[in-house]
Amino acid sequence: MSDYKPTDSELEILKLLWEKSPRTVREINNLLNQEKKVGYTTTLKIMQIMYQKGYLTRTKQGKVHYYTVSIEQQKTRQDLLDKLVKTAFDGSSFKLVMQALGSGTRSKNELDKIRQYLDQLEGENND
Amino acid sequence: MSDYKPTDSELEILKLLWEKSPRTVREINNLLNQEKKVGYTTTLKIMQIMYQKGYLTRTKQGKVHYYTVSIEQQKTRQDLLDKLVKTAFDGSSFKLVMQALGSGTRSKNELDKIRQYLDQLEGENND
DNA sequence: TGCTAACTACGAAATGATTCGTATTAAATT
DNA sequence: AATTTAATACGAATCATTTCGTAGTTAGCA
Repeated sequence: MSDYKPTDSELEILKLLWEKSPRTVREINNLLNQEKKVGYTTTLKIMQIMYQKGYLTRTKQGKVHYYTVSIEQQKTRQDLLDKLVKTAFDGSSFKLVMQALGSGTRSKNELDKIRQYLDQLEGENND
Repeated sequence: MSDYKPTDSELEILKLLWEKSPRTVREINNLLNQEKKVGYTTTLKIMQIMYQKGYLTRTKQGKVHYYTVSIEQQKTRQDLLDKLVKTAFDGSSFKLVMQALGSGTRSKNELDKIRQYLDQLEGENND
């Protein structure tokens, strides 16, 4: 299975399509423009490239293309994480987790959920 | 304080300089070549750019430049993490932590260290 | 002193991402 | 049916990164 390394622009679009697919270029472009000014043909071009890369599928209805995201969010996130671990954390996802935990305030609720998850993991593996 | 977003090539060099500074271009290039073939002037150019960006400082001794890393590993890692959280994890570092925990096997030792850290964090904040 | 080896500086080519203008095509309206 | 509207396709400009060749400079040695 290949590794997905979408660019920042692509990630913005993926995010919207993971929320809801399919969508047209027009819809995506309108949503993007709530954040910042982006030309329609810019969005079109990027989505065409994403289609070429296999990140999106599309179906034609009338003259409009409806785009659907075809890569999983989970897998994409994992690929991006793996890359960061490899390039910036000496290949140690433990180091990454510790650093991520250290930044910002975290609610008791979140901390508890992490603890629960750790317990669950401990049940599964054994080193 | 500005955000550091070193490229992949820059990160490879930073990694070596965080291990030990200062070093010469020649030294870095030799180390890089243990992994893959890289031309000397390629390494030189990248280190010159990193110098321009303020990632490195240098002092001249004879005709040789000795380069020292001038950005903190901790801060750089945090910037890269923050960017990933923002672009791919809906701005939630909690989501990132959970995903990172889920991948790969983790030793009991690591899990315990994470638990300890969580306890420590809980002592500090209160939501 | 003059030659050689090694280093730096600089420019330019190649690649990928981003942006957008223009041409074309298809649907909808008059 | 002709015109207008809105979509797609395509090519080109710009920008950053990566790569490397070449020219120039400096230090050390014969």
